[in-house]
Amino acid sequence: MRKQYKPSELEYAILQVLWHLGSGTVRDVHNRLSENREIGYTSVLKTLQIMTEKELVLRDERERAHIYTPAFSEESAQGTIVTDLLARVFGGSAQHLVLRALQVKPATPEERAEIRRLLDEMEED
Amino acid sequence: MRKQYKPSELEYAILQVLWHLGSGTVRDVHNRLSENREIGYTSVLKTLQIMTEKELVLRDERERAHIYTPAFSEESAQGTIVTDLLARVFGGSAQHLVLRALQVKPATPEERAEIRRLLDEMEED
DNA sequence: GGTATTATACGAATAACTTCGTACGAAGTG
DNA sequence: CACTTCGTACGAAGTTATTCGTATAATACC
Repeated sequence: MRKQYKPSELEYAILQVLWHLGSGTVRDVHNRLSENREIGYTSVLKTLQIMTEKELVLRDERERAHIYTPAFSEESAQGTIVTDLLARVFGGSAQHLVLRALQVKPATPEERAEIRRLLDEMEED
Repeated sequence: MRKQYKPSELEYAILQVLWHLGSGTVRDVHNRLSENREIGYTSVLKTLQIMTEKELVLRDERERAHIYTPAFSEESAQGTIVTDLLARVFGGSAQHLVLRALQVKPATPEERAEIRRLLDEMEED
């Protein structure tokens, strides 16, 4: 994640659409967001303009309808968020976060197996 | 966590102090917060007043220095935050959150063993 | 008792986020 | 070509979070 900017909720929702699409226009993003919530076209436009200033997204202005692309990957954004959460809420302990996560949303047997596999990999290092 | 209120960052930091102390006055909280950051006494006071309105804390006014107590446990607050994070950022998948957490902050061997124990318990149900 | 200290209350300033109306130009369509 | 549609730009308003100054009352102390 570039810079120290932390996306707001709306900004993150917009980024999620762009990560899903790869890139897209204001209309693309607005169509997607409108499925789940009430939001005006110009609200999305304005927010994407601000996100461009903040360099959360890159803007290709060659066509009339500008094309927006995320400036970083979803993985890195998740990493930043989790890092912040660990520090602010869980005293830096990944274990506590993991415990809480599995508590509020129990993983399926398959997911548990996958987590075990991940732990096994970590043992090797 | 009562109501739908989501504590802001400062509110959460204040709650953490109160969870640690059990309960405390504005001065107690301010002393604690001042160790780590620059913040005025009346800023803490004002925020605690607002938190009282939101019912994030309870206020005992019997003494001149009011005594504030968290309205809910740290565990439930963590649960709320993680639930929100799962929905907003990880598509509801605890596995993905766990994976990301262990990625940004690798657990120690002891912590990994603890996580395995937790997974084992879940297998039994 | 008079002064210094310690409280709360409250208003106001600032900043970030979100929202949308309006203006206005470009492109498509009959 | 006139008209509708679609695009960006931008200003402004409403909300929330954060900050702190000032007023004022209670308490402590010399």
